[in-house]
Amino acid sequence: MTTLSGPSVRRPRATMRDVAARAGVSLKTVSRVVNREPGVSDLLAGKVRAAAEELNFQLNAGARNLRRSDGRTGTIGLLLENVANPFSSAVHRAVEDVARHRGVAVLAGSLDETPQRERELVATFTSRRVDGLVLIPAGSDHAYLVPEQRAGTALVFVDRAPGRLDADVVLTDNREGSTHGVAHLLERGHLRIGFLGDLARIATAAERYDGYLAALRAAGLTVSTELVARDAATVEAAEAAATAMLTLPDPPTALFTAQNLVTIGAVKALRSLGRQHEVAMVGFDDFLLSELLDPPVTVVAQDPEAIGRAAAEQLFRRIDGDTGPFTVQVVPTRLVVRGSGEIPPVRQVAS
Amino acid sequence: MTTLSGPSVRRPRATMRDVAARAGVSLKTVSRVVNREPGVSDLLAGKVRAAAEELNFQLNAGARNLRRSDGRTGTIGLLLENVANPFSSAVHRAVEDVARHRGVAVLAGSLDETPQRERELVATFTSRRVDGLVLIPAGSDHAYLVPEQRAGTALVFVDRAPGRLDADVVLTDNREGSTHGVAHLLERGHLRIGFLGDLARIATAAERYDGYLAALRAAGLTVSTELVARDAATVEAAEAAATAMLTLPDPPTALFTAQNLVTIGAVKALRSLGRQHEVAMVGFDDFLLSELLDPPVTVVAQDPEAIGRAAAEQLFRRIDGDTGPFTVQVVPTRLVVRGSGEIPPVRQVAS
DNA sequence: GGAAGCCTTGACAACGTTGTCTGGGCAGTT
DNA sequence: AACTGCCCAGACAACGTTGTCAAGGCTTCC
Repeated sequence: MTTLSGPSVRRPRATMRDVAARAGVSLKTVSRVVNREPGVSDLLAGKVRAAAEELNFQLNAGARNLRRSDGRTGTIGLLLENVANPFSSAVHRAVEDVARHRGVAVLAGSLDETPQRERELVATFTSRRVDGLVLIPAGSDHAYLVPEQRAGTALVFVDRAPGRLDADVVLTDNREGSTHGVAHLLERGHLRIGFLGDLARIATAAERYDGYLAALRAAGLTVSTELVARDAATVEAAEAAATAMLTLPDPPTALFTAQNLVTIGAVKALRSLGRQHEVAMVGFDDFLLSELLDPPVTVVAQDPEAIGRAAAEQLFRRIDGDTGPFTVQVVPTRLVVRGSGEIPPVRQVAS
Repeated sequence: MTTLSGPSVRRPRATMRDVAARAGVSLKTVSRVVNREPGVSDLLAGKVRAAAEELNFQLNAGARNLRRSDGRTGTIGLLLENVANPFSSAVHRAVEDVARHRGVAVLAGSLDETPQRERELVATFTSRRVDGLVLIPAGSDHAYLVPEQRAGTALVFVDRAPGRLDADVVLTDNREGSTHGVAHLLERGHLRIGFLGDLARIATAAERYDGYLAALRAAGLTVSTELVARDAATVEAAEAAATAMLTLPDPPTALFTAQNLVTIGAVKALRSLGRQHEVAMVGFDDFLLSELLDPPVTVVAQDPEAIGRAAAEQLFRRIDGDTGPFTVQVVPTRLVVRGSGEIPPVRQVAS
């Protein structure tokens, strides 16, 4: 289905020169009015505003930026793991809200855990001279950002620290959060707690695994390698790994799932085995509707809004000229008790 | 926790002039090399590339855009309902993927259903001279975009048609999808089907309600006003409305929930009444984990990826100079049968 | 009444890049 | 040998804006 006509003839945009001509003043006077600089009589300012209105004048931000001494574009770049994933998009929203208050526009992009894409997107954004970048990095070497940083681009890393570069960072306390989640299971008497985690090469995944180890160590337990499955990157992989673990001769009485999709995979595995009410589970990272599942899922929740807000605020502090030492902000996690994590250990009958 | 040093002294960015000086050539030769224009000897091109590398030269996209005749910035704007909601962010991702192939950057922002914010964000983006805008509009009057459109900015509306403006549109078939969902319930013998919907002033919500009416009409049924609750904008409101409806003397045997959050509210209401296995339910719009609920939720699924892709492709067609008639693309919905919609009607015993 | 100062306005250059145009060098043609 | 034409390189202006500076008119104050 189509309508009759398409885009009509172009009418080029009005420039300050056009506004000046129509108002009968000089170009510079228009500039002053547009920028609310003092020292323009009310009479002329009125004429200029009227002319601007009539011509639908809109300042060309690119030209302004080119000439301006402060060199600020009023635009920042945001590099996420994937704009469509819940954690990333919650961070995005929080950053946007801070930016909005300053009239700053946000360029966003997805990295999909590929370092190559990180560099491409950074280049795409910096060639547009963003004032700063907030990034959940995919790569581990950020030396390539040194010239950018020296040129005055503010950098804030989120969720993962930069490699070979000093910059501000906002992190979730992954290790502590995991320890807390596992300890919650230990306190309920679980002695065989399985670990299911995301790709071991991802820094946060490694930290969460460390937290698991720390909790076991603190309880005087040793780690059974048969109860550890790292590198479960998808729901399907996690489901398979969980199924394998749960059908061991001496299966775990509880699971600690160290990432969102992994948690969901484990839920599915427990379901198909019909053991969702016998095996306890605590997941890292909250997810939509976790409270509507049966049993509702106990999780170690991150606070993506707080993370995004902290990152954006730090970014703007730098953009505003703060040259203090780089900071590391750690945002705490919160254990949300819902049911799955409070299932008591069930002694397994040997088959 | 802090590290010792902060951002160090600034070293200004290299310009083409700097590269030219270091390579011992003219500015224009650098421009030619950077733009891969023919007619530069290999010798000089090599020197230029080496100098550019050494100085970390990066083209200033703003300056280029200012001078270039085609006036393209290689940036588009995307106005969503909320970057963090699943529908919006899926559209976002699809648009990004199309844009990425062309090296185009994406500015994104949230409108939160506020027309005022729509105009502000449009201004923020157009002052940066985006080549085009993809928008899920919040307002209903888009006459203010006429000058923008005439100035050559491509416009594609998503999910809702523009008001007082002609432009390309990509829509979900809301009416047809709803009719289909309700018909699914009717086919299973349900005669009292409740409707729960989002704010009636939202165009898509109105269309979905129309679809509900059409299905009932086609089945020769009349509408009971006690079985219609529009304007349930939040999970809580939907839960309350569903509870009220389900505790009527003559309650519905099935529910059609016309939006995501409304569906979730209804699920909660059915749960607390313990009637989730007696009352059938079909929801409009799929959601994460809908298949893991008990019973799994049957939905009329939209295809946000297809919508986003279609919108982005249409946008780039316009940016590439297509001046054909404006188009309306309708993306079909798909009924996903999971269980909740297949519960047979249960005769209610009068109390 | 004249100097000093302020207020308002505009002319001009510059930001970093690309489009146009000109010129020098060289090969090929007559 | 002179002319034509091509290839390569650079000079210059321009894009739309803002920073600097100078000029004109007016007020204020001695």
